[in-house]
Amino acid sequence: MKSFKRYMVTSALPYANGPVHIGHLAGVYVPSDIYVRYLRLRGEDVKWVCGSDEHGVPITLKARQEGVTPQDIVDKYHGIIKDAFARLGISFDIYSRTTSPTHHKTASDFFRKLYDNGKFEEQVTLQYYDEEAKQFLADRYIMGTCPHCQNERAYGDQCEKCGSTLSPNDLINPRSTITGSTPMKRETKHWYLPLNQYENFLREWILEGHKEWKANVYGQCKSWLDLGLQPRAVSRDLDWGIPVPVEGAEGKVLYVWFDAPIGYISATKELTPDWEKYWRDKDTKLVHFIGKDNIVFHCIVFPAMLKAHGDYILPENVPGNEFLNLENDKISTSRNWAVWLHEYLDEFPGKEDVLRYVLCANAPETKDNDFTWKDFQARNNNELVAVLGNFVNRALVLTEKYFEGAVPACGVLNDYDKETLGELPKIKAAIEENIENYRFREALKEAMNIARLGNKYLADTEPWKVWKTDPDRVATILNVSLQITANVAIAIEPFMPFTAAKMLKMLAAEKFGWDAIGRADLMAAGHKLEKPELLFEKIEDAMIEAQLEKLQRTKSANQAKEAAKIEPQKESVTFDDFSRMDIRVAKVIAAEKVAKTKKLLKLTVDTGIDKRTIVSGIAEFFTPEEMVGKQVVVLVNLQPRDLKGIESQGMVLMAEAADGTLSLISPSGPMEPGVVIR
RNA sequence: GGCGAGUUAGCUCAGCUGGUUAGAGCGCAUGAUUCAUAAUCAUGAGGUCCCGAGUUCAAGUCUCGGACUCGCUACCA
Repeated sequence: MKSFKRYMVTSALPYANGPVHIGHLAGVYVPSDIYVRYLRLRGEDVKWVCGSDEHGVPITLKARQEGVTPQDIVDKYHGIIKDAFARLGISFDIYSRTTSPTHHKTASDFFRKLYDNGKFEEQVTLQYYDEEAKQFLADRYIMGTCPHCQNERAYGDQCEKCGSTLSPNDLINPRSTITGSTPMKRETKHWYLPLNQYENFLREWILEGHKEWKANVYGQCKSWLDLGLQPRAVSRDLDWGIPVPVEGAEGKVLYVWFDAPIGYISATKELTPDWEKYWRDKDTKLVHFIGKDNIVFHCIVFPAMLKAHGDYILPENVPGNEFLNLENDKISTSRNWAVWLHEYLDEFPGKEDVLRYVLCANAPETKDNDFTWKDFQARNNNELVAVLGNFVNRALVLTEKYFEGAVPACGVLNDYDKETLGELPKIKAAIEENIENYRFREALKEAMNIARLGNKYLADTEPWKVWKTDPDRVATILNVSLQITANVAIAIEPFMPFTAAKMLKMLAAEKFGWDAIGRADLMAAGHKLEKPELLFEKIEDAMIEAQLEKLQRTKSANQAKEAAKIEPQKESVTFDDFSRMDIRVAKVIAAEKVAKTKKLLKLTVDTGIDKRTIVSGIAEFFTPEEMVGKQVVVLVNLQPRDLKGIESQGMVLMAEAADGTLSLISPSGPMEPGVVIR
């Protein structure tokens, strides 16, 4: 295995349009903090950077909604995020932001170098332009009717109702979200990074060279590479972002995913004049911590950018975690279904490490995981309080009781003492092995095993009984117990820095290095300890219930919002308009699933007029078998349309609930096919 | 539909290149103990390793087929 002289660690840049929640923490920031704290304890040369990602369309839209500038939005969330991270002890060497001047220059230069070296393809395309607002309408600046589900409020990049990915050209009746006017098409020039040209390089580098990457990351990369890569636009028509540094590119900025990862480099520049060493020397180990939503950018796009540039090293590993759910439901910023870090810190003062512990112990390392408040309580009460807190308290209280709080002298160690102390180096090695392979959950369990070992040692040696007959033996037992306590303090530091600090204070000790783990001479005889205090306290049911009620209120509020979301009445039509629709009763005489689709059924229906084929997107709710013989209502004079190569001659009418559930419309009594509906 | 990841004790998860009675933590039961935040320690119960077929002396582990969950992608008149 290759050895490295230094480490460059990055954590995904949080997007500055909302605060950070437990999902972000469990997936990215807690694991990377553990990793970096561990490396620092080992005395490694490591830099860890992060910052707010502050460009992109969603931020400009949020600003518009709230009637403030984009800068106001990013200032607000950058502040909240940065502060909350600091309070949780997330120990970035620098938490920067992509609106910083250094970043603008770095990203701009990066683009320019690729541009000068002919690494981009230029393409002129027709795009919607709002003449009133005098700007092009990208992504969420344009809205219209979704071609799939008829939702009239679909965006240029996505329809939030049916979830389909769209391009502005797909929208029916497009309109500007700025002025509401109907946009015109206009030519615009953009630059594309031809990812297809990097396919072989990426295939070799990842699929051959990095088989050790986590299964989910490796598999996702393979999937993307097998699908084939397309050139990706690196610029946008927008006035918020980093201007494209090319003549004639006024009004264009770098696309947010292009500038964001360069933010890692910019942040490092702000951190140290030595930044090049960390990004250009092949003896540096570059590690990107991310969530699974970011795999493609960090494993495909960014490496292609770095490769295109040529002066940079590539990541050695990209530990990407899966997602954390909350109480059996997806975490969602827009639905407010989350535990927000800044709120947690206010509501659970002094319990930073409890959250860190629970999120690490339950981190979604190999698959999506669920955070529940009941589990949070159980882990605090049964593990932190009962195992860790209790052991430390026992050792310190016994020392206080028998030796006035001074470390007693160690006498002759018996076999059991030696055996117990002999476990420490083994545990140390296990923690190291796990952390270095990004298995933080397992590493944490190992660290906790030191406290378990201590509890067992006390139970087996029973100093409180021995005291009456052999105080010297008790001195040795407590000396050993205090050595174990000191070992715990070091081993848990990466995971629970606040608790580790409290322990060192109680031990009246300075910080030890990682390699002190395993030593039995950390606490010298006669050394005076501070008064013991409890490391953790029980979390009562009331606190948990309060959180569950809070979530319940969110749920109710969401339901109310959902219920209020009855689609408004459309603009009125004349009877004439209506009578142009030819709607009839028809009978399904045959039905089959359309191959290679999930939703499509090919129906043959008897309309009374004729027998015809209709393709309908109902396969998720109806099987072909149950459709046959059903009476349905069909719009028969709808223009035919090709779907997956089959001509669909009409449309079967369905009632569609807010969640997309479909229900068949049919006459309440038997009717002959062809009967007219009006 | 295609692709990726996952499916192992009540819960959360380990099980590397196939090899003795499938493991851990929590929960549960019983016992011990009282220094400790009724905490701890020991012992135990609890598993058709998603289902089916195959390869093999031997399969949780490999192959094929299928189910379900999550994600990407196509698709939704």
